[in-house]
Amino acid sequence: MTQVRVRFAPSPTGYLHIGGVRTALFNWLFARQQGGTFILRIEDTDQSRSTEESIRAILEGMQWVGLDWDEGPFRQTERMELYRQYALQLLEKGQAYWCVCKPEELEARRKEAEAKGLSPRYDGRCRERHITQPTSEAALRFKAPQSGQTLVDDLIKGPVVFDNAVLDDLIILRSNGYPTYNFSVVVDDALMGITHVVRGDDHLTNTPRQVPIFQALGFPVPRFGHLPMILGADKTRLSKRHGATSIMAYKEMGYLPEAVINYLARLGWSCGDQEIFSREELIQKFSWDHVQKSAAVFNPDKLLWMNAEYIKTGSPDRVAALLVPFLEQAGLGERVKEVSAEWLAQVVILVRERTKTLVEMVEWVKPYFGRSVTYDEEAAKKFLTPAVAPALGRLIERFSVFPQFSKAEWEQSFKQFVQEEGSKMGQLAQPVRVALTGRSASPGLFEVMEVLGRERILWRLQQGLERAKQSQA
RNA sequence: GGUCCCAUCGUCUAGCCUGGCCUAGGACGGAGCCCUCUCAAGGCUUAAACACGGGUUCGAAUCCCGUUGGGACCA
Repeated sequence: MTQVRVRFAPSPTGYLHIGGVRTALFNWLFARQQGGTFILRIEDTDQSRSTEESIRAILEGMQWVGLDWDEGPFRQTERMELYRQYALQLLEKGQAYWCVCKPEELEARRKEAEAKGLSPRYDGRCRERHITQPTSEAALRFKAPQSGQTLVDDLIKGPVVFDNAVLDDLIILRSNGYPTYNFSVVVDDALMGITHVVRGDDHLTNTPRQVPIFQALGFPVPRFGHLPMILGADKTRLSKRHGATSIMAYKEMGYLPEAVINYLARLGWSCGDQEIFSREELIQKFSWDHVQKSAAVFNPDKLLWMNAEYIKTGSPDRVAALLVPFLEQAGLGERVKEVSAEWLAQVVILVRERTKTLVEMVEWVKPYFGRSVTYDEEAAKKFLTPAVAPALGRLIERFSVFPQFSKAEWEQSFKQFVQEEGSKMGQLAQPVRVALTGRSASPGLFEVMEVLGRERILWRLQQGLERAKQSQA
């Protein structure tokens, strides 16, 4: 058994796409499960479209979701000499030849072939010319096998057979000295000792072009696995039109990385009826034969649900820590400094089952900072009315008697008070809720009180009372 | 156009390889009910799918062939 070596090889054009993250994830899971090596390789051969910024975005995205790599990041631009070297080696071995067909000619012939209903492939015109003194415009072509079949036993799709007769002699080195995609991947995968090439579905038909190159170069052919695409709601390839596709956008929207990973893993892979998997479980249970063959539609609702699950069940300390940057961004930085990590975790527990993202959580958490609250006007108008002012006053008196807060005592006292007032719980709970949180919706009253503490409860009730009286005027 | 891939509820999927346990299961979303101090969460119930047509077989979502429909690549 050879050591498993897999790679993720994104092109640095723009941000790190969520589909790319899934490809990376499956590779990573397999590597971790097999005790193998996960390699990060940046395919920046296309210099017109590659940017440094985008390379940073890839690294940042990978780090955020916790997909750590063991080797790399390698960059193709740093390996140009290798591609050239191996291309020339093929030339020497007679497995490649110079082609001096001009692009315009090729284009013309391609159109002609198409018009005749033939496939628009290269006609092999230069194959037998044996050009030894290439002009500066010459490109190097690979002598692809013209007969027989290439079998790809795909990890996901199963055995796929291609007729070599349909292959054309593809260019491996352009006239400008740059390798083409199909060549540089092969050289890299071969040199990096990749044992399992797992990539997007869109590369499946590239595979029979690449296999003969591995063979010509004298390298073992790796196993291949082709992951189905991720689609948008309209079943077209997932793109910006369908909403956020950048991994970092999900961070900004308040998603937890573990939720994103879990969702992405379940998008195209399954393990019976199980939906929630810890990272360790994913590593342990992942398997290629439960990877779906067909494309999957990205379902933002389900991701949101899953995020809520992680918020609800995750460690409050961790959620609180992740929340802090969002609080700071909301201008609560100073407030956050005033409170303890324990208290913040307590607030997280208080609100976590009401929020699906960290961004939402910020809103829910706001009322618990500071001495006073800002009223939601509608709520205040509806519940802090002159009619409830007297009762509110009596409640304050009653609570004031307690030297310190005790949830059980205050709850009991409040319920007794409701009874004595001859009203229903709801009639008094709502005004108190608005006084305490400024809103008509909040966690349970007594849980809220617990977080606020005696002094702030009384202060806010007092303020609520003032407000209720004022409404009179 | 050629080659290749794919096809179970609206969506993610289980089941398919090793036909009968499938009057097709779970999850998200939807509907309804319960719980309830509000909002949630939770619990329960419910609607909703084997693309189509042929075979093979006592029996097919499951195996074979075809059709249709999606998609990818080749430029």
